[in-house]
Amino acid sequence: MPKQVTPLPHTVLGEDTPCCPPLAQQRLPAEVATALAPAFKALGDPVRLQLMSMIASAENGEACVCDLTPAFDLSGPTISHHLRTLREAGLVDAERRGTWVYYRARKAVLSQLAALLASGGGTTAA
Amino acid sequence: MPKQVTPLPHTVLGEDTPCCPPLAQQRLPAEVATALAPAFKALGDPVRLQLMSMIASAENGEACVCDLTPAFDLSGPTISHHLRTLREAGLVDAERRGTWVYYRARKAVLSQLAALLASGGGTTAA
DNA sequence: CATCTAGGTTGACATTTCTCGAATCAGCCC
DNA sequence: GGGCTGATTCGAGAAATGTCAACCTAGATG
Repeated sequence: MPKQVTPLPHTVLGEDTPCCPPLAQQRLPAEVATALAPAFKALGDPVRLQLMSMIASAENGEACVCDLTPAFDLSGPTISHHLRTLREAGLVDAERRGTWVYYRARKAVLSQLAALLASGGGTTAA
Repeated sequence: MPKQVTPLPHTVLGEDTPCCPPLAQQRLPAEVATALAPAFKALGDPVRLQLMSMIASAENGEACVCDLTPAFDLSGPTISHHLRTLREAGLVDAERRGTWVYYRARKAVLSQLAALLASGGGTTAA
C-alpha cells in the first residue's frame, strides 16, 4: 500500500465551511472567525503569498516543489514548512507522483475567502 | 548623521497599491506580496477578524471602541493593540469625536484583497 | 483647576513563528 | 542491494506576536 502524501485532515477549512456571508454584511460569529483566521494567517506571509500565487497560477493548475523552491532565497526545509502551513490551512492540496510532489490550489476555498472580503455592495471602489 | 532613516511607511496598503491582478491569474511579484501580506496577517487572528467584521458591518459604517471592547473577553489594551494592527495594515481608519473613538472599515482595500483572491476567470471551482 | 471616563502607550512575559542544518523518508537508476 | 536525488521531519535558536498590568493622554464635567 503506497502511502500518499495526504497527511492529516487537519484541514480547518473545507469547501463546505459556512464561511460566506460577506464580512461587511453581518457580524462574523466567533467560531467562524476562529475557523477562518488560520487561512488568512497562512496568507499573511510574503513567501506563502507568493507560493500561493505560483501554485494557483501554474500552467496545469499545479506546481512542483522542485520549481517552487529555487524561486526563493530560502532553504528547502523552509519552503517545505511554508507549504505545509498552506496545506494545513486548507489552501492547497499535495500529491506525490514519482519523485516529485505537486501542489494544487483549492480555488473553491480561495473563492470563499474572496466572497467574505467582498463588500456586499457598498463603497466598493471610490 | 541625518535622520533619513525613517521613510518606512508602515501603511503598506493604500487605495492605489498595484495589487489587483488575481492571484491565480499571474504570479504575484515579490514586492507586491510583501506589501499585501501584512493585510492578510492582520486578518489572520480570530479577534481581529471579528473586529473587522463588527466594524465593517456596523450601522453607520463605523463602530465605537466602547462597543467593540466589551464584546470580547479581553482587556482594553489588548483590543486597542488589535485595532492598531488593523489600522497599520491599512484596513481601518480611526477618528476621535469627543470622548469616543470610532473605527471605520476601508472597504476599497477589502475589495482589493477580495479581488486578489477571486479566481479571475472561469476556473472557479474546477 | 480637580476629577472622572474612554482609549492608547509602555514594559514585561509566555507562546508562537521563521529559519536553518542534520537526519530521515520516498522513489529512481546502476 | 547501493547510491543518488527530491522532499519532509526533527531540533534548535532568533525574532515576532498576544496578552496583561501599570501608566499616560484627550475631553468632558463639576
